[in-house]
Amino acid sequence: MSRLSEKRKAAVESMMKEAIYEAAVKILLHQGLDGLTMERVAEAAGMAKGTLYNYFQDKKSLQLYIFARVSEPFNQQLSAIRRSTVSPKEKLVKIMEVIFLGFEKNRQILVILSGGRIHNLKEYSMQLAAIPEFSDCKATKEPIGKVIESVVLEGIQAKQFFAFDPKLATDLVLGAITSVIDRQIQDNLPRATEENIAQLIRFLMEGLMKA
Amino acid sequence: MSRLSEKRKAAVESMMKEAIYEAAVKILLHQGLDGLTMERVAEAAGMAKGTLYNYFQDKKSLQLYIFARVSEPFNQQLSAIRRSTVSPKEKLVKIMEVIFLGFEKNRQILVILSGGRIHNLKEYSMQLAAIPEFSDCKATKEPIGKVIESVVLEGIQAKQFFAFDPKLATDLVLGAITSVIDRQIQDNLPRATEENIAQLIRFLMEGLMKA
Amino acid sequence: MSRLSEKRKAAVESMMKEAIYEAAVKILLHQGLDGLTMERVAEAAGMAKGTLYNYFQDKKSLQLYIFARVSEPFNQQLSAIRRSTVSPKEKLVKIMEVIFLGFEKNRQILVILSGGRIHNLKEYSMQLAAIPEFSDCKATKEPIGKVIESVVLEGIQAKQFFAFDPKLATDLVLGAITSVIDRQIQDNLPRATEENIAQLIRFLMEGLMKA
Amino acid sequence: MSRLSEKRKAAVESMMKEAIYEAAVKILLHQGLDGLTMERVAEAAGMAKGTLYNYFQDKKSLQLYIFARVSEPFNQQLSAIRRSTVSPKEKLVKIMEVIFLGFEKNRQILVILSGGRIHNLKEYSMQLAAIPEFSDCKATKEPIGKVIESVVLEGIQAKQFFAFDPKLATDLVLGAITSVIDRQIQDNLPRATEENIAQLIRFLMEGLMKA
DNA sequence: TATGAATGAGCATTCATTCAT
DNA sequence: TATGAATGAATGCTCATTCAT
Repeated sequence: MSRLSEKRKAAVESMMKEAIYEAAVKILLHQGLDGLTMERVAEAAGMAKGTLYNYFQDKKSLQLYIFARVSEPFNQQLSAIRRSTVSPKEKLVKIMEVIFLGFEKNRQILVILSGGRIHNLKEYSMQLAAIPEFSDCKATKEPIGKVIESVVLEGIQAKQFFAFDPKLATDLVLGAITSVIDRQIQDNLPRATEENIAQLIRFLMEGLMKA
Repeated sequence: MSRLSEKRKAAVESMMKEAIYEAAVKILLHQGLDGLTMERVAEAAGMAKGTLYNYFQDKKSLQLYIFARVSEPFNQQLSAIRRSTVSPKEKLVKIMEVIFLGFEKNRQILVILSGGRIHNLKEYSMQLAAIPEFSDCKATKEPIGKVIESVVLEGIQAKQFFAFDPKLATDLVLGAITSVIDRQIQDNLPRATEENIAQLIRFLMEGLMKA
Repeated sequence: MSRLSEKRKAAVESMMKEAIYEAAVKILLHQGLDGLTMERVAEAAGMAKGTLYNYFQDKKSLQLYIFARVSEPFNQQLSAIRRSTVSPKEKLVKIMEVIFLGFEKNRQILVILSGGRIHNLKEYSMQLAAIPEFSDCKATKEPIGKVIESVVLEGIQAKQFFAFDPKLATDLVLGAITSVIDRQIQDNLPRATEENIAQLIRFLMEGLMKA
Repeated sequence: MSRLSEKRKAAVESMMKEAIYEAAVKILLHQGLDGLTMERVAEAAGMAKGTLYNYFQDKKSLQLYIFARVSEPFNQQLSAIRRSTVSPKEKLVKIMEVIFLGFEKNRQILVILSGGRIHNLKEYSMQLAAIPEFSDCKATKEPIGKVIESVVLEGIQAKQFFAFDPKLATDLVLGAITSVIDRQIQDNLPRATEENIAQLIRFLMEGLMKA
């Protein structure tokens, strides 16, 4: 009995957090970080203000949760790609596909959460690492930049890539990708077309690869 | 007399706006959009809170002014490059240099002003266009993206570039550049090294150019 | 059957109220009136928040109950002393002993409950008197002050005491006693020493000055 | 000019603080510490909520200010009496007069401010001592209890008083006095009568019992 | 009867904006 | 024109109370 009811409680808690998370994300996307008031989140999630505080200690906790939720799936996938045994070039292509297919809305959310100051994302990471519940998630231990950087480094060492500064190359790759995503969100396009993705990959590859 | 005093008045107004602008930018950079309170701006500009309202109708107007001021010089330079007669490839190199050498702090400000939501920058542009005083400035009529897009288009038509979707190519170029700049601001590096710029240009060119 | 189950019910109710009362007192003593939240009381009493409301209509009722419980035993003892047949002086000494030995924690609770405003204790008394369940308890009918006052009056009429205003003398006696108790609680001393009590009695009896 | 306007400003600030102080005291007396909301203070002081914050950083600061204001005058007078050269007995009589004539409402306020937990007054003192503006006021350096204690000690050493424990004697004296005051506030009497004061002094000096 | 999630009124505090001087 | 005190709407958060299970 205790078992079952505990499971049920956990499930309910999970659903509530999910509902709150989705409401908060919708608001972040439409009204920005400033527009993210607990009042609005509550209304969008169809509950009273006070109820939010049964699931998140305070607003900061909710933001951290969003950060973790948004970061985690990519970091999981990217981490898997990093550890796979294909060539650096293939890794990079896979990484770009993953990012493209899943990163659209999520990157936007991260940028909004940071209030435009990327430095803030670092703080989120650090604060996340300080919470036991999240201290071992990928977002904390293997951020996306690190993964790309290690693949680029691998490619350079394998003489498959030009001898770029790995950090620089990482920024170029990430920057180009996310810029395209931003544009699509900005223009309200549903998502990147296959054609766009192919072009992006060719662009990055032919700029990065030795002839 | 009336003429002279009007001129003097205009000059004083100009200087006050300049002081307020600089104070606001300093605050944006150090404390973010949330930290931009009229109180702080007034103090940093060495005047009283109420005085701000003699030069800017409200906070929104101040933000719009910052947007215009930050956007304008680039748009001026980029517009000139666009109208010059060198090859598309050379135009692109020049554009990247301009962006790199002057865009560092300014891009950061724009991202902060937008609260991370690029959509907001569009709104700034539209609201700016609605103000007679600013309706004909470059930021409104020839935003940076448009300029790059036209150069890319020119390159494609001249068969110097791959047949990319021009919007896509624009995003790739801008995204890669700004990503590198973000990193430098994030890491508190003074500015991009010549070597970095060269690498970036090579990356973009060898990815973009026909063999 | 009905009788028995009613008795059992009453016993259970009594035990629950007792548990709640003890939890509430512990919290009052450690965290003050502000710290007395229903949440905390429930947790300290080992039950759910909602359960409290099966035994007390609302928070005010719980506070009233605490007031009654804390006041009652003294009032019982004091009432007995008042009705005894010893001399006024002996009555006074007994009263002081009773107060001293049992009033320490309880007075502290009353002061906390009243939020420092003695006026509030009057309100408690009045509200208590309005509740049938409590209308005939000593706290209502024979408050501590009245008892001392009557003894002082008796002493004066018997020419054993100076011709003080009885109300004034009552206040002097009570004030001196409770002040000593406050100090001991404040300094975290376990309880008054015999020596202290003897000194207090001598002080009340003979004053501060040597003959 | 600067001088004059600074003086005027200081005067206005002073008056505002005074008005707020008085409003807050009235509320403390009528509705207790819980009833002391910034909203109510603002309304009672005839100003907007936000205005309070131009004069007091936060609610805690307002409470500290009240504590300082209420404590200071007594401590000043008592300190002077302590340093005077009359006999211990005369000092004590003077002290009681001072307390009686000025301490009525003020003691009540202190008790309310402390929420019934005298320990809190200690905290006020410590926090007050940490504020440069108040660090050297008597309330911090020479609290009322210390003054009485030193006089009692002096009396005992001069063999004018019984050999009481000085701390105990202090508590007895202070307790008796404040109890009488409490009663008067409680009963809404304007202030102690001369007769009452005389009786109190006699009581403290000679005790309750006839020789 | 027991539970504890949901509710929403109430509070401290911030800040854009106004306006008397 | 410059000033800065006054304003009050808005926000994060707490907690007594209710009620479906």
